[in-house]
Amino acid sequence: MPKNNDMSSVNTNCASCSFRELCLPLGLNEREVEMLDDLVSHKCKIQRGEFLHRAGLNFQSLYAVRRGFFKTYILEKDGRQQVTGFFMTGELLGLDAISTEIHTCDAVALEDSEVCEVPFARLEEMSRNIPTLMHHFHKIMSREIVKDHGVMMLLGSMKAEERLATFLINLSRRFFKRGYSSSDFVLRMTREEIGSYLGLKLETVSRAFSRLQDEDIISVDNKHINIHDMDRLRNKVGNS
Amino acid sequence: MPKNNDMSSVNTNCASCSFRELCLPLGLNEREVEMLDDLVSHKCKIQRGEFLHRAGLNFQSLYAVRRGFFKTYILEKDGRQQVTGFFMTGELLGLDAISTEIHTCDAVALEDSEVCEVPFARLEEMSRNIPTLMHHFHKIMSREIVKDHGVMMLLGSMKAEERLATFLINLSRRFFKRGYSSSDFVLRMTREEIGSYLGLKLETVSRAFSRLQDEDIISVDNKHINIHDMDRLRNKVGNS
DNA sequence: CGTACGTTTGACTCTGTTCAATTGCCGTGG
DNA sequence: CCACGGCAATTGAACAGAGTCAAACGTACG
Repeated sequence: MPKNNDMSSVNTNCASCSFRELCLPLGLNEREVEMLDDLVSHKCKIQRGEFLHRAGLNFQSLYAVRRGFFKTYILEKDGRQQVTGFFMTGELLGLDAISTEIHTCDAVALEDSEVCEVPFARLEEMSRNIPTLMHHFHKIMSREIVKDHGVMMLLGSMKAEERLATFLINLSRRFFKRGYSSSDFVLRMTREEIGSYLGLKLETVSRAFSRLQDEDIISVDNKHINIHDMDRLRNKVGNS
Repeated sequence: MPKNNDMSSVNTNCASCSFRELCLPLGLNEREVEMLDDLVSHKCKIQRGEFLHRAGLNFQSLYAVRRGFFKTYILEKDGRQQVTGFFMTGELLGLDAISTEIHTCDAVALEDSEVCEVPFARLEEMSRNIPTLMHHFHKIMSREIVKDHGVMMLLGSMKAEERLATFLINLSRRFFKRGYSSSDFVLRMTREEIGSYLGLKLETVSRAFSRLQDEDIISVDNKHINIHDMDRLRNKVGNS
């Protein structure tokens, strides 16, 4: 469980948050955002490598990423690990735990991060009085399901290079939405973590990177990726 | 969109439905079930092979399976198809469409079926006044996410035989919950559909069935499956 | 500055795919 | 009622893509 690091000094409410349109407050009016602000008053910092939550522990709150980058993964009894998602600013963690009120996955910060805690019981209560909030929350959960179906398609029927291309395109779009370059970014995760997410071994991920680089579609310098030719990258997926 | 076949003759309300504990009404009191009944008054029949909904069409309602069996799948531009789920009695279809209010997948009946239509806008409205209903609906959505993460694990890190074993164990448990035999059942889907769901070719599915049969763990007679040794079937998964 | 970790690359292996042939099952129509 | 046609399933053989094992290099962090 995240510690109670004090962050009240900074001006960190939803109303003034530059990512509010990517996050829970989307579509709310001023008054409603203020109510929500009351709910998510508690923020906390998570250092790189620390857990935001762990599988098996009690669920109380959702967490909205305010700054930073997370991965979530589930573990099999035999130790196999499956990365189930990467989360960046404005995205909501913990939705899987509503079902049983116990977290089903571990969430780790891949860089120094900050999250806004959203006590779930109070969110449900508040959403009774703010239909827009309830509806938007439903959309967020639904979007998570759609996202997962996309990953199932990727894992179920794409080849290594297609998977990586799809992954890069997805990252690119998410960076862009947040005001960063869509063609030039730094990966926060290792090849192994990418591999786990994409159902590939790290060597295969590395080879796929190299091949895309050899074809002058991207350039790879360790974690630093530059997409030279987005069109040809897009053509990599769905033309097998 | 399903047709308006009249089914009012049969006694088909939630209050008397034998699957209510598997479905939306779980946890509601008598009065609340009555309110829900008012909401889901419209039932309809779907013949085997007919669509319950299609990708790209407008979303209005969720559908609870009352009787029968469905598959959902998404299509890539290049024609590749990924089965994203199989749905049986009491399970809810259409959750993916809440996000954009457009269906993202096709849903087809694999046998003659009946569904209860749940107009989503009215469900949201009603859940404002029935916190138990809202909370349970959130649990259902969350459970869908957890389920999808399980499939990601399966697709991302299991071998063919493990995938099939996992699939059979899952089906077995779901049949059991519905009062059917957990060791003896008839598959509603083809090898190709199983393969699509499990990220395998139909030949591989067939071979995996044959191998499990050769080991006397199950017996396979076309679509009819009998699980002889559940323990050894369970051991097939997670011991690679 | 040195160590540990992450990454790249090569050679070989193996699992699952592809292609093809055969069998079995079910519904349709003669 | 039986014959036919079509679809689903099984099985084999050859092939390809990703996994495994291993070595070497680069980078980052203490």
